[in-house]
Amino acid sequence: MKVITYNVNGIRAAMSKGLIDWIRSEDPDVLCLQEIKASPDQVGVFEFEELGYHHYWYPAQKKGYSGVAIFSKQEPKKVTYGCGIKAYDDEGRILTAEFDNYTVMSVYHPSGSSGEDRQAFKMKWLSDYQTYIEKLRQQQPNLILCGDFNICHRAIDIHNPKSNANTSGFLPEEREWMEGFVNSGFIDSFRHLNKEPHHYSWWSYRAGSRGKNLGWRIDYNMVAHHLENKIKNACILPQAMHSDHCPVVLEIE
DNA sequence: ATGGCGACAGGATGTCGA
Repeated sequence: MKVITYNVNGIRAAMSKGLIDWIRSEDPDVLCLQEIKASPDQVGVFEFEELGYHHYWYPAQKKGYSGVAIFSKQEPKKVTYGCGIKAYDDEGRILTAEFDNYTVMSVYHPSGSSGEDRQAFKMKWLSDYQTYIEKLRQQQPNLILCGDFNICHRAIDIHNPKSNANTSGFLPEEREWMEGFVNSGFIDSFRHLNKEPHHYSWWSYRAGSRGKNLGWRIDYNMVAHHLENKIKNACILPQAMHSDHCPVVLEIE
């Protein structure tokens, strides 16, 4: 099964840049999208149906903001919208699809970069997310969490760790959360198979950062630890240019 | 420390992102 997570930074903008052809060529079994910034009625969903996908959308209440989606070749046994906490679910950040062998979540963790209030919201979210996952895994242990975590785990995951030591997304408390989250029972599938530096999944639009590969690795496919020997491949696709993020691929048995 | 770019809502600029 080929799973791809992709923060598309507006699915309409991404579609205008060739997203459909890219999906056709990559042919994922499950595609987890974040920051769709649209509801399905604003999008030509037939284009996804023509490619053979079932499609599930969880837009935010606020137009043009946030929102996640899952496209899958196989019809899920069950789809769950959100986590049951209104403040989070209003922002369209969690969508979970249960299949025969795996449960796949598309998740968009909040950014804390717009101010103290949102950083506090993000830290609370992280704590509540951990709790939610602890409960979910008891029912559905074969979890694959795909999405934009908005955290670089380690110095190897960011181009300039020193100058970003006090920047949201690389704060000590965020990295500590990530360490605890992974240690609670998940494998960062990309890092599991790729130990070398300079692999990123997001670049600022500004100052030609992408051309210089000055980026951050904040998009992850987290696989439940007991599934380790099922992981076949993990890579990022920095050549895909529909967004300020790039897709991250997981191939699992 | 700040700005830098881009998507989007709404119909000029403001918000948000990392």
